[in-house]
Amino acid sequence: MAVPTSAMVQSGNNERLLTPGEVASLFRVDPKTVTRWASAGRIGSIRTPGGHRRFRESEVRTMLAELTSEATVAPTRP
Amino acid sequence: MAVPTSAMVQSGNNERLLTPGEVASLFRVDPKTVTRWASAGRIGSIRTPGGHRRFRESEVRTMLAELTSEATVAPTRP
DNA sequence: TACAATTAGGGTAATTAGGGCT
DNA sequence: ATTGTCCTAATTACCCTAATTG
Repeated sequence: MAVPTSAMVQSGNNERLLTPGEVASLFRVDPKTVTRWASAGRIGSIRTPGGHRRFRESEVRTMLAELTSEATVAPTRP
Repeated sequence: MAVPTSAMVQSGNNERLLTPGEVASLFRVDPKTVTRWASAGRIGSIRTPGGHRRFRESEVRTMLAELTSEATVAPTRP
């Protein structure tokens, strides 16, 4: 492999990124809530040169998986 | 070393160039947005004789790294 | 030369950021 | 305390045609 192909650009170091709206849809919350999570450091974010946020899909998926495992147990209500 | 290989051509000035579409997929934006960044001087660009833009991969990756992880580690809550 | 895919332009919608407020 | 909504300004996305690329 002498010269890297353009397809390798994708696999270089980056993962798939999600927009605030996409993350919001996955969590069923308002996009602004996702913004607050990012500001609070609850979720990692990448900023475009224009200041818009992008989120790592792998991290989002992990958080979603953890959510389901936590919310499965309904608290007993006296 | 008589004849330069293709790989050496790449490392001659050693800058791999990316197309607008490749940069766009790295940032998860529209290719036209990358064009606007170039027009605004937010990202360096080179022009082909035909007027198409090319971007330095090292610069793009640096931008991605710097704009990454604006979030510090989530504070441990007691 | 011809071809499919991408890009450069310009214009017009749709998201997003940020603050404040309920 | 967290989330949702209203507002404005800025950024980004999608529409088109013509030109460049490989």
